[in-house]
Amino acid sequence: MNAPKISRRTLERLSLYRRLLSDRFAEENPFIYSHSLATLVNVTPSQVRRDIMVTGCAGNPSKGYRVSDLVMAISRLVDSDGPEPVILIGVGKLGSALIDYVRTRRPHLRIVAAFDAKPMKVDRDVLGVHCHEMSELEAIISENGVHSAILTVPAQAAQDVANLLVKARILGILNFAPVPLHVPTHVFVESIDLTSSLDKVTFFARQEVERTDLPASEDPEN
Amino acid sequence: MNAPKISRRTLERLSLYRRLLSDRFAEENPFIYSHSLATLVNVTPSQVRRDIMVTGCAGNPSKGYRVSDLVMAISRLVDSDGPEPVILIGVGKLGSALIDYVRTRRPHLRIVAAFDAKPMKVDRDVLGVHCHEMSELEAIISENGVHSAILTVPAQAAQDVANLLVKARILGILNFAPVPLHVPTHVFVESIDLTSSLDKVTFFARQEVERTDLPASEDPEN
DNA sequence: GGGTGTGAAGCCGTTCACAGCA
DNA sequence: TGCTGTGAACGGCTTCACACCC
Repeated sequence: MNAPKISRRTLERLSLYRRLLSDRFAEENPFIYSHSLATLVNVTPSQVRRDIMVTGCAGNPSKGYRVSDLVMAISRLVDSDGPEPVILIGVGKLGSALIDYVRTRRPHLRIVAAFDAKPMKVDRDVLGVHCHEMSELEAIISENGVHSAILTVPAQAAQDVANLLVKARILGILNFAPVPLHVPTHVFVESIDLTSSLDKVTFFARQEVERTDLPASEDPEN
Repeated sequence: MNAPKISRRTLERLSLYRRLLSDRFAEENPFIYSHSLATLVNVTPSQVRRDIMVTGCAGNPSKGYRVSDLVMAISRLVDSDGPEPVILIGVGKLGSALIDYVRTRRPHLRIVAAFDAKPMKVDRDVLGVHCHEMSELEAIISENGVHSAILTVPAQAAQDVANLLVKARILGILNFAPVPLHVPTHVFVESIDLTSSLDKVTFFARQEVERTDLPASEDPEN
């Protein structure tokens, strides 16, 4: 019906707004200004107002936005109506940690099944989620109406599994394998590359070391 | 000396290029064209050439880039001279998984110490890394010349720990807590927000469901 | 001929600036 | 008065286009 064309970045921030606002639900003041929210999330007030625009939530020039309205508007936009079924492939240490994370922090999402290529892992329950063998992938996906998958398999297996997921009509993949996935354009991929992230942090930290060490060995507080 | 002003995005991709190129080290052909590398990582050839520019690595118009030169040039740029000491705060499931991940996949990085507020966790070894109590944070950071930290503590503790890290002269933080960190501008923060990422994947997957379901119930391959 | 290196153009997300309003 | 909503300007990253070179 409406195609508001929401960008990745905007959705990312909306998700964050909602989370922070939910925490301060039922605080002293049921309203919040764009600049207050902006301070909370480290962005500009304009950015906040732009983002809120796409939710259709209207603010009040004298009071700001009603927190409960914001949370509802964002939820209506980003959440599905019922609980969202998700699967996870690759039950290693990271995969197990994520199962735990999703269950405790994102109750709206439900990991309906896990999968692993290792026979050792199959047919066990991992933190309340049953682990199946890969051959059951397609059946379980279609039975449960699953559209999204979390991929925590080793790098060398990632593309093969991604191919299986695409064939099974998965439309969104959260990829933790440190390789780019080649999928049709209609499939959304969000990659979390821990290696790149670590490289970024150590690089920019080191750059800062050099910047402060070399020019003038200042010790601000010593 | 030189301030090539490397952007986050560029560094992210360079890290990825290096990883993929390392894998195909000593393959049939010791050279690679920008368009081949571009295909591997799902970006445009121009993008690849731009990124490579900042490394100073020169390509050969008829052969492309020498893979070994590329890997070395990128390493010289993004890695420190010796192994990079890093600390991790918050030894929960995710923290433990990351200790394992870093040790096996990023040997250049060394997690020299872990920390946790829970006395239960303190003074134990987690996958070869000793877990200290928070009070030792500052001493261990300065003793080991640590500049980067991985933060895997619960949301409500994140800002407090970040403050401690800043006081202890940490310059780069990889933040897994689902809250924005408020730190001075000289501190680099890379946040990995699993909740936002999950929201993104399910949202865009669902958007795709609607796009393909409603307009014309086509079943491409059935 | 075909690929690299790079100025110039293009694009998209962010920020500015201000009209409108409580 | 001061905040919201939004067209317009801005800026940084990406892509184009082409000179140069093997």
